[in-house]
Amino acid sequence: MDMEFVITSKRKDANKNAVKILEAAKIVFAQKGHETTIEEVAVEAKVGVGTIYRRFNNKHQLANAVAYEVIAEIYEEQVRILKSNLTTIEKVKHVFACYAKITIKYGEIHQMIVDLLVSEKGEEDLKESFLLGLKKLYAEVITNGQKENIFREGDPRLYEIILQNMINPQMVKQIAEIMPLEETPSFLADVALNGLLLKK
Amino acid sequence: MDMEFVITSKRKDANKNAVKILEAAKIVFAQKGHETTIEEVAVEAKVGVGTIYRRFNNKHQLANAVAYEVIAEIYEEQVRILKSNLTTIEKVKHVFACYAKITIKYGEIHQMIVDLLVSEKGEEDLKESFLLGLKKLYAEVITNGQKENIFREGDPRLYEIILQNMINPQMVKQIAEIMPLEETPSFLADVALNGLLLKK
Amino acid sequence: MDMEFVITSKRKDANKNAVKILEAAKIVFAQKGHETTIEEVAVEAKVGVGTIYRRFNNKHQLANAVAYEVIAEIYEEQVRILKSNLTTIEKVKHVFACYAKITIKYGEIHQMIVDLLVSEKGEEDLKESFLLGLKKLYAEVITNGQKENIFREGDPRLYEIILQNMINPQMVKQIAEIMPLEETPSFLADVALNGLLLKK
Amino acid sequence: MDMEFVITSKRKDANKNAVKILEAAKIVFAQKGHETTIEEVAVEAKVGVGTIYRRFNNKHQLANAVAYEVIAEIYEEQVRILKSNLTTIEKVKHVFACYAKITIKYGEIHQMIVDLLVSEKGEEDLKESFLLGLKKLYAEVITNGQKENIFREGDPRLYEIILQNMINPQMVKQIAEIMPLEETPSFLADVALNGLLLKK
DNA sequence: TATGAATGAGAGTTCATTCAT
DNA sequence: TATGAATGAACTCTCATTCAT
Repeated sequence: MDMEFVITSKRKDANKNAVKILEAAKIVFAQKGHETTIEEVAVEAKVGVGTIYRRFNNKHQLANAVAYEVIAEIYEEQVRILKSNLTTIEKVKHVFACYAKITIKYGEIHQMIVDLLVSEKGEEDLKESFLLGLKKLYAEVITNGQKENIFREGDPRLYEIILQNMINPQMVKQIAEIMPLEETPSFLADVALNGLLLKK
Repeated sequence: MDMEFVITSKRKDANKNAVKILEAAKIVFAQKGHETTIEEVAVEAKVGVGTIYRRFNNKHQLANAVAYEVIAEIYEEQVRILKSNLTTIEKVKHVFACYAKITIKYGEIHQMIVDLLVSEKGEEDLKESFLLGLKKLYAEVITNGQKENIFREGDPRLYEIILQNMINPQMVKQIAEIMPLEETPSFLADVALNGLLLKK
Repeated sequence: MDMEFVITSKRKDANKNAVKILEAAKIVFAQKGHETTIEEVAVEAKVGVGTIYRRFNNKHQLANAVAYEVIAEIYEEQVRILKSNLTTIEKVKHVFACYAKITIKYGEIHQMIVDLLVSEKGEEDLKESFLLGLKKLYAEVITNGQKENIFREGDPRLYEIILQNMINPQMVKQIAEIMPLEETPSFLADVALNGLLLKK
Repeated sequence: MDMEFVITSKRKDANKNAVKILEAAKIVFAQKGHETTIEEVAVEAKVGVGTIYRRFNNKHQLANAVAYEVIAEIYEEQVRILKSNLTTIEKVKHVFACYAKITIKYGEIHQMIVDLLVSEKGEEDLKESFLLGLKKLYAEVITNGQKENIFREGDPRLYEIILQNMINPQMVKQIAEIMPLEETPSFLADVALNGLLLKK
């Protein structure tokens, strides 16, 4: 698929324009989300719109590439965390902190990513490439946690979903009005792990 | 405010079309969210576009009215649940079930509501009319729970936010692929209350 | 022609609505000119839009009727002045004062009248009914003036045109910023009669 | 200001279309005035509507640009006349001839210009750039005339207004039905200077 | 007869996408 | 290959006019 090519060539830094465009797109999409226009990206990237269309077949694909980029940016980190020898609980906390960063740093893009992952249509390769990778790691952490008698029983996929969704852009925005942003992830991790009820 | 008027005139059944339009809008917005066009609503309502603009000053206002309608639809139920003499835990479960219904029945509108409530700009009356009402009730449930030594300590507003966001459109969609939809709310309530960790 | 009927029935005061509508239309058109909407007139007249369409075939005709009304309002006065036994010069001054009143009292309608009278298309009966009447009188005054050796030689129709156009909405507006409104007509009459050059 | 830019980029011949559009707009606006639609201009210019919007932010700005163009077209000439060493009277006659050309050549645009100059709101830079320039020159001519004992006493601004308004679209149209167009300006200048009364 | 809700053609404007230079 | 001008479909919104009540 084209995107594969794009990303590949980008990775190789074979093409400086693709990088410029993606960086610019990240900035603009972070502020305006799906309402971003191609022209705005072109201006930010100091490129012609035509150049963007040379790299990305259409706006949709550019948006995906942006999402991909952002996911990629935390992917490495998440992998490191999940493969580390931190305790399971610590891992969860770090993963949360990691997600919170996206919301803070990339504003509207977080929602774009969520939309993308939920949308039934297309983008299968995007979902698969990253999500499968991450899902496996999450699953591992969760099943490990279950084996260690730390996590409750049940289909690990359900807990994956919850972990991924406990940090959502809206929630972070709302909580940030009450509590310092840097405390938010660990607060949410705590709630996710321990629930709202008082343990006796 | 205009919206107040719209609803009022509808309630009085002063004109059938306002109802027809709102019902049609609910159907179309549920499928397409903010990408809905006025013409699509007009077709669905079997009404001219002008008729829609007679009732709603602009698309924005129509979208709000739809959100308002949907919120109104669960508002009564939520109030009943929260004011009932169920146990605090049962209340939480019922409230979750109630939210899950929106996601199932109204698809994209759930996200629209979320966007609306998070957006800083305007819509203050919408937020206030319903949200303040509900927030007070949530706060009451939570502080009651804290007094009963059932809920953990901490700023009740944080727990409100978590309760409201634990049911989000994306999560429900994803979970519904794994677990029967009717079990989803109570599962989520359980996780929200008890957390992912095993209680010992 | 329909308008003839309308006016006739109005004159007879056979129909109160037509009067109400025309009065309302005068008020609204005076402020907004051709940008006036039928609905605005309906509101001002406290009538339904349908009622307006019962009396006037279309917006165009209503606008004409308004212009007609306003012309009619000064027609009588003009006739009185021109048929009086004032000196020719005094007549000119009074006629100017009379036109100035329209501009002051009827704002945008003055321009509407001008547009109407200039437009090649249609409205012939409007033009003829009044203009012919007035033109004859103007012509008389002018030719009289020429016989009395007061006015210069030349086609009297030319001087008619100049007299009619020396008072135009724009000019009055501009002059009114410099000179008290009540002095404007006689100033303009003076200029029209004596010109800008100094008589020696 | 944007308009400045538009004109500038046109002057530099940076793009041919701005010229094409402006020329087309002149033709259509000359016939239909403010009732012109953007699509009509697009068709006349053999250009897509979007192209027009690339050059002009909105219809209003296009209309202004057209007016600006037309004024600019006579501005140079007026300046030349007024700064020449013709007699004051000759200057007035030439200026009139110059204005008459606009009416003949640009039909409805003359009225648009008048509307523009009279309208209180905005367009200040348009007014100022040209009008201030011209006004100064007019004032000079008039005060010179007064010093030479040719013009009557009084606030020069009043005579400016009269000079500018003695040639108005309506009047020219009407007179042109009676007298050859080429004689109209000098006839009007004569009337403006000498008035209707016979000098003895 | 009076009403005002409904209509829908038509206007202004935007923007993803194409393509000549 | 890069550009950005050009395109036109699509969208929102207005308002003269009609017509069921």
